[in-house]
Amino acid sequence: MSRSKKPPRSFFLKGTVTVARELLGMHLVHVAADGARHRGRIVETEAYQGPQDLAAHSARGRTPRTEAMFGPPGHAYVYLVYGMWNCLNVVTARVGRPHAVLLRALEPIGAPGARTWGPGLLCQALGIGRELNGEDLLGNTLWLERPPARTPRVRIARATRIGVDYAGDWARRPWRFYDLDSAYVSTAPAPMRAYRGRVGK
DNA sequence: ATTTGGATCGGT
DNA sequence: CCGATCCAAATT
Repeated sequence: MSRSKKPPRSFFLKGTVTVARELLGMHLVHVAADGARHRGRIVETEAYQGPQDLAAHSARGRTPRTEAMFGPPGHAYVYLVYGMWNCLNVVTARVGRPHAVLLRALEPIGAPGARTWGPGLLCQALGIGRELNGEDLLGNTLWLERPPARTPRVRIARATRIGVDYAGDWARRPWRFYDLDSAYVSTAPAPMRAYRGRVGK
């Protein structure tokens, strides 16, 4: 018997850092409004653990923008940055605890040449916009899939998060994970630590 | 009502 | 390093 490919709701409650780590290797799938299907393999993530974590949007309280981050686990939080890019997060804690994992890069699957390195390009390539803010990831529009069993182990790097210099000490937390051997990882400060591990629990 | 600056990216 | 481009949130 094969287990379902979609991780169950409980997956998103395993702890934000654990979820960030275990999302590596999973597939992200989006069925656009016009029926077009997009798919990619997750190769880079970051954990955000508000409200204490000053790098998290939710550190500044519950606002209209961050509402989804305060909502139930396993839903999308999509926001606009720098006036032109959308970024996709997965909510990873119970209602009222604003944790999320930012999906930073994918390896394209079935779309050679797709530009999916970095959170903004990832959303652009998969057709993900703010209309998906709050979307349930256990539905049939936007979801995750575990990789096939017996996927080879990959080298995983753990490092500091990108673009959060404003967060003081929190910027030094090693809450970024990426596949060391992927050509699609966005900017790469040297890993603080690397190890081999199985991906996509 | 106005200002500020951002979980980015590509080009110089 | 810089500019693009828009909007949320803070400030006046």
